[in-house]
Amino acid sequence: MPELPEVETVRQGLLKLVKGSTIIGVDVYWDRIISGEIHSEDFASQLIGNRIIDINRRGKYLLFNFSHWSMISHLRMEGKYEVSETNEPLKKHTHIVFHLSDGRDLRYLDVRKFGRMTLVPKGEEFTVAGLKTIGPEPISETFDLTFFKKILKQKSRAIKPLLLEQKVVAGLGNIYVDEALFEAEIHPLRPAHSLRPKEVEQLHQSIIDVLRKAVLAGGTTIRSYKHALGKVGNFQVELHVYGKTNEPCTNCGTPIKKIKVAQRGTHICTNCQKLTTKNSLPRS
DNA sequence: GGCAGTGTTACCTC
DNA sequence: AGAGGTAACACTGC
Repeated sequence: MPELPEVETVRQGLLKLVKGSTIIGVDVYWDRIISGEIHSEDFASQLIGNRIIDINRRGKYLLFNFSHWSMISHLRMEGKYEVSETNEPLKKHTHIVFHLSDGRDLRYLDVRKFGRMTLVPKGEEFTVAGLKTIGPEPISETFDLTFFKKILKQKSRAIKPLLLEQKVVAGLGNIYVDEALFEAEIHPLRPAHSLRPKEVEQLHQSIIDVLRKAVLAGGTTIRSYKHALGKVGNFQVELHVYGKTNEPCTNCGTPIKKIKVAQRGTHICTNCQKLTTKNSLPRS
């Protein structure tokens, strides 16, 4: 569930449900979800008595602002939160349960157990690996075009894996990077420094547009899960290439092709997104 | 049975 | 040191 728009949708949903609630107990069923220095028993005992003051987001990371601690939470591939009455039986794949003082639970579920939570003292959020080197927020004015141009100019790496690194810009994953590259008509294997200034500008704008629209739509629902928080997105109806293998390109009608780029399934229109054209050869 | 999958990072090698 | 590629994490669904 987890690129920027989905995480933002979860954040907004969670905030409505649990802002101001106090944690009275924590059950950890799969300890490896908890990373960092503060672990299982400490993780639970330190959180008891903490109020959920606010929930923020940076890229694909959720930042829980508790009374005395911050918790960094990354959903990775399939992490989900849900809020249930404490007496409701636990669903399969429930790994962490935060008991709230009002008789409800905040529960974390994760089929693949890839997600991670890290408890850090307030103010130390950005010492967590992943947040230390994270790039600018694409849907705010911190995503500066001049900076974007400068970084791309000095990277020979293919543009898609570069954008997936989270360092040039935060929040893009496999779905939205394919969509943004399609919208900008750029082949995912183009070396970053081979992009013309016009193309970089277009890509910058496409990243912003795609993510903003997806946030407004509440994210993308790929596989239908029983309603866990945030799984109500509708952006899938606006996708152009992701998951559209063999369907006609909405721009030119050419069937969308699926290729492999940096081990990730990658969807392109071979007509609209050329790898080598006269316009895209590296400058001499 | 086999493989792909909304993500990150540890562990190589150059 | 920095860059880039690959495997690993763990499980489900097609």
